[in-house]
Amino acid sequence: MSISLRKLEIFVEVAVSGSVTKTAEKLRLSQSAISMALANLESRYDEPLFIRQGRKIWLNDRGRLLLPYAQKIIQQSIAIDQLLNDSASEPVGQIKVGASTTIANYLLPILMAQFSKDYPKASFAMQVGNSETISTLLVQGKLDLALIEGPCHLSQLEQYLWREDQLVVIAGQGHPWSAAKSVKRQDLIDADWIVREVGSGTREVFEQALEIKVTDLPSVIELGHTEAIKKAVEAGLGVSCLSRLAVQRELEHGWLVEIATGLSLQRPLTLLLRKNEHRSHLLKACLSILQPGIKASFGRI
Amino acid sequence: MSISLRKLEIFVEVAVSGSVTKTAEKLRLSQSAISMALANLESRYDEPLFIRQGRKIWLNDRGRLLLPYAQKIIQQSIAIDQLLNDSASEPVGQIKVGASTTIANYLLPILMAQFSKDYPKASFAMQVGNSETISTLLVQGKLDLALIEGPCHLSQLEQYLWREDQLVVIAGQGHPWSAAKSVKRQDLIDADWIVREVGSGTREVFEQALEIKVTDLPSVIELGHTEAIKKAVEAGLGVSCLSRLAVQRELEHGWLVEIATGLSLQRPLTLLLRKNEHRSHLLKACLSILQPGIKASFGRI
DNA sequence: GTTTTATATCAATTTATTTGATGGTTATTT
DNA sequence: AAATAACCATCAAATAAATTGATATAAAAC
Repeated sequence: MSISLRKLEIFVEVAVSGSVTKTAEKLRLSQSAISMALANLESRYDEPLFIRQGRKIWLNDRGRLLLPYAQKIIQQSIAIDQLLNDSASEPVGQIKVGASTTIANYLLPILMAQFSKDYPKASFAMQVGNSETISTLLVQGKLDLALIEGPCHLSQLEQYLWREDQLVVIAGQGHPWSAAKSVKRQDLIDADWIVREVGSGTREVFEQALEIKVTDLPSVIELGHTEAIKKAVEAGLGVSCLSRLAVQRELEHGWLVEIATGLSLQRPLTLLLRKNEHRSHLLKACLSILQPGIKASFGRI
Repeated sequence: MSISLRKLEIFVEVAVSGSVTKTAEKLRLSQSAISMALANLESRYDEPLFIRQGRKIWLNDRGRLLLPYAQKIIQQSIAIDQLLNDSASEPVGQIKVGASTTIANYLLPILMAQFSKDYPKASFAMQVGNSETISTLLVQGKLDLALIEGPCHLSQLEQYLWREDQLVVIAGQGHPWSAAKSVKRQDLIDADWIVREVGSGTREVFEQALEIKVTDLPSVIELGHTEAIKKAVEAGLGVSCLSRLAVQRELEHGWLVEIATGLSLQRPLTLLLRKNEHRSHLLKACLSILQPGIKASFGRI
């Protein structure tokens, strides 16, 4: 048997009060329980911690040495107790959220701010990656929650339609299309395209809608970052197809122009959770912040 | 029942290893003991700390929150364990020594230095006061050890003859007595005396030897501090009677002169301990440093 | 000298911890 | 696809620890 918090608590109380009987009353134990706890503590470490003179009791040098350490550890155990109690009924701690790039860049910042504001003891830890990486991490338990572009069909995960994302074809201010009412499919195919690299969710939706592989387009520049693509399109190097979320500001300011195409460029943003798992208060709080957009199309939250 | 170190230890080990079985092996417990300890911890605080997916187990957000606190408290409990073990077999900590002025000023500094050197984890806390104050504090348990000038007869204390102190009559370099071979009693009585205040041990011995009350001497100046008396005697303001310990250096340098009187100016320096009390390693170490001077005249150490 | 107050100790009891056996679930192998 | 192995949860039983109530003992107060 090792040292226990209970016995340290008893030790501290006797040391401070200088009385076995008072300690018994305070800790709601019998006097003999206190006496035996001290005897046990002392016998375990070979030598006494107290000096007993008749009906008085006080610390000896070893007891004096121990007291501050014992007090500290008791305080910390109280803190732990409180922490566990609090976190069972209040969102405390850090939630690990995985998100794909567009969501992480254009949707989560404002939600994270809201979360921190509503729950000051809570925070997000965001991990960015593509849909597959993120959903795998969620399955492995390295994330608590994931938000990805497009659907996911891992059997271990529950998926919910979080929001609808719309892709838009964009051109620079001076581009010929910027005045056009609508652009035909062949014109789209013949255009100078600036696109994201293979594996990007955005690229896949674009290929589906246009019913053509990007590799089959006559004129293509590939860029790894959305912001770089926007700058390139603004500079008149070509046209592109990006999430509306990514180009909202540029469209509002007129730096980029939305091109009507008649194509169906919708995709779901999916919220993922592990199946059959208990939801902590922290997770529930996080979901409540995301809530406005969550629809039960794929499942119930 | 409250949280226990054992269960926190189990929690930490499972959290770190990610395995109930491995924890059971490491802590030499059965697998079910671990499983039940976790279940107990979780049920006490209403909500889980772990996520269980089939045969895997890992922390949820609450568990992640708890882990660092639990680790810290476990570390500290190990430190306490070590402290208690160490202090049972090795001098660790602070010993409270009470001493009267002369001893505190002229004998203890060098012994304290020796003590700190021999036992790096140990130290003295010195409290200075007159013999009565010091012996009372020792009885009350506010000191571990006392060194006083003269004997003590409190029944609760054991006393040992620590050293012999000799008082010497001193005069300044130019004083008429400084050349004399010996001074007679009447000359002593008629001299200009500089003495310590009432209650000083030094003064009492002086009165006994001379068989006269200081108040009956014709010319007396009272000074509260030994060092002040030495300066006054050096300056030729009168003669005094002080512990040889206090004037050793001045006599060696010839700044003060020892006057032969034929009086018996001896007194014991007494070491006091509480009776029938367990002696810790620290106290024994302290006694061993003081040892060279301790004689068993009054009792055995 | 008697009473009161306080601590230690003992055996008995209550409460916690631990085990061994068992069953269920998931991953791996055949 | 079935068999096997690895892992965790749960139950009842056993062990170990904490706690009590009674009693002894000693010092302080009266």
